[in-house]
Amino acid sequence: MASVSSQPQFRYTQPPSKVLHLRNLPWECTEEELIELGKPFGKVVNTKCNVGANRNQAFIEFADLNQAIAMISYYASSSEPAQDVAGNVLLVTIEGTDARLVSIDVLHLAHVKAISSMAALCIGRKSTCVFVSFLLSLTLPLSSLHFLPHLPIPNILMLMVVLAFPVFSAFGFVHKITTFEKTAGFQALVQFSDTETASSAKNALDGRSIPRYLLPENMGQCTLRITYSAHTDLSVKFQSHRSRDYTNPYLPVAPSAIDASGQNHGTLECVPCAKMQSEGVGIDGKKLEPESNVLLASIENMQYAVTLDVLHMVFSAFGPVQKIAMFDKNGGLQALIQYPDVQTAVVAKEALEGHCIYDGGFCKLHISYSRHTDLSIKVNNDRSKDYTIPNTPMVNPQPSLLGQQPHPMVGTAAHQYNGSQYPPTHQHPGMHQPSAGWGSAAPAIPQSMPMMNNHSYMPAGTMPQMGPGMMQMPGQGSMPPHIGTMPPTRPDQMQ
DNA sequence: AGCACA
Repeated sequence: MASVSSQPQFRYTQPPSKVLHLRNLPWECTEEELIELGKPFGKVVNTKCNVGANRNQAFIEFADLNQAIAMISYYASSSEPAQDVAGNVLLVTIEGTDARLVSIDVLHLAHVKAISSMAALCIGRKSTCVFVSFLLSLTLPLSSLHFLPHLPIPNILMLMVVLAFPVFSAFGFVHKITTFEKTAGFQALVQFSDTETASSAKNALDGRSIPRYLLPENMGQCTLRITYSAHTDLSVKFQSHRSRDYTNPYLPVAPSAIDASGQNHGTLECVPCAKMQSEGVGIDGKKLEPESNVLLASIENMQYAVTLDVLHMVFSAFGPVQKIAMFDKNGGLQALIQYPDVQTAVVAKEALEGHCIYDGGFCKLHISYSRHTDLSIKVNNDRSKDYTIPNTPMVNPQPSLLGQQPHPMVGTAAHQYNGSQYPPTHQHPGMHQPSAGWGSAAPAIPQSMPMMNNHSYMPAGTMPQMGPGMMQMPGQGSMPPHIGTMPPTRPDQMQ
């Protein structure tokens, strides 16, 4: 696209310039489109279109030389066409000096595991469950499932989901993923069900940096560049560490992927099958209630037991839970959940308020800020627990919970969110600033957060017999229109 | 590959 294109001799004989020359543009290219094209890389100060005999060339002038270089290096290493013709498939590129590390290795980090597997659940919700169910029906060893969540694909999904969640429909919004490494870095093609969903994801995420708390401490900034791919339907041959087809649970699992890891990482089980619903953030995004790092959760319509572990799992999705205290009040169950910081609590509250732990309207959460800032947990039991105390056995104090779970994956997955994943919080300093990378819009707009579906925690005997494809998503019908829920992508949120 | 405008 730019004159300094894929010919190395040309690329390197030409001195860098703030002004880029573009050729082979669409005929009706406008200045506005040129600006859009250049905007992800910096400030476009001038454009000129309809250049050349064919009137299909143009100039883009950036405010800064580095911005021009950024655009050149991006497109020079991309096989994708530059023109942004909207489609249902996005090309996601992770930029940055350490971009490559974002792929597999990052996913082995403990604090990413939980989130990435969670995101996999969020995104694949229906299809992931189908997939897992299918694997179980084949009685594959559980170890074959362990590779799934810490693969790069869920990580990409995670990135896609953190900000863009509200705009995704509840089911099947990500159909397929392929990942690959190019000179541009780690890239993924992400296929959505339709162009609208893809556009929403793109708008929400393009130009954003991966939150610092999702990256290793020593890692440089990683920025997502998202363009539309010309693909409309990806061809995925295997479920593997490189590719997923969430629409086809019958696709064979690549043997290489099964052997990818022997570690007991999280699983793709449907534990916190997520659902996001936009919460009552005012126009100004502020709440009247004074914020606190301790949340007060009351549970309405408690048809099923809500245990300490269930609460811990639900609330750990947003950051390390330090303490939980459960008590009865007015005939209902309430709980105080303590995070290390206010931000995490805010995020959790926004995401969870008004949502049900179980599908079907059961165990609806009402969350407010507590006046407490530090809970005093006298003794660890089945109603209260201090997760920050070292040497406290982090084993599940309620094995009965696992016993009632309808399928064995839950037990494994539960460990993902158990205290062992979040030892004393100072070991996860990054988790304390969930908005560090994405900007303020990041976690503030989740429409709902990981919830447990009926598969996970409903007592087997009482659990309605639901096929994975029949999962109820209460509230889905009341979701606002996709575009309307989009957070504005403001330049100050980009990094 | 090509290159306008000030």
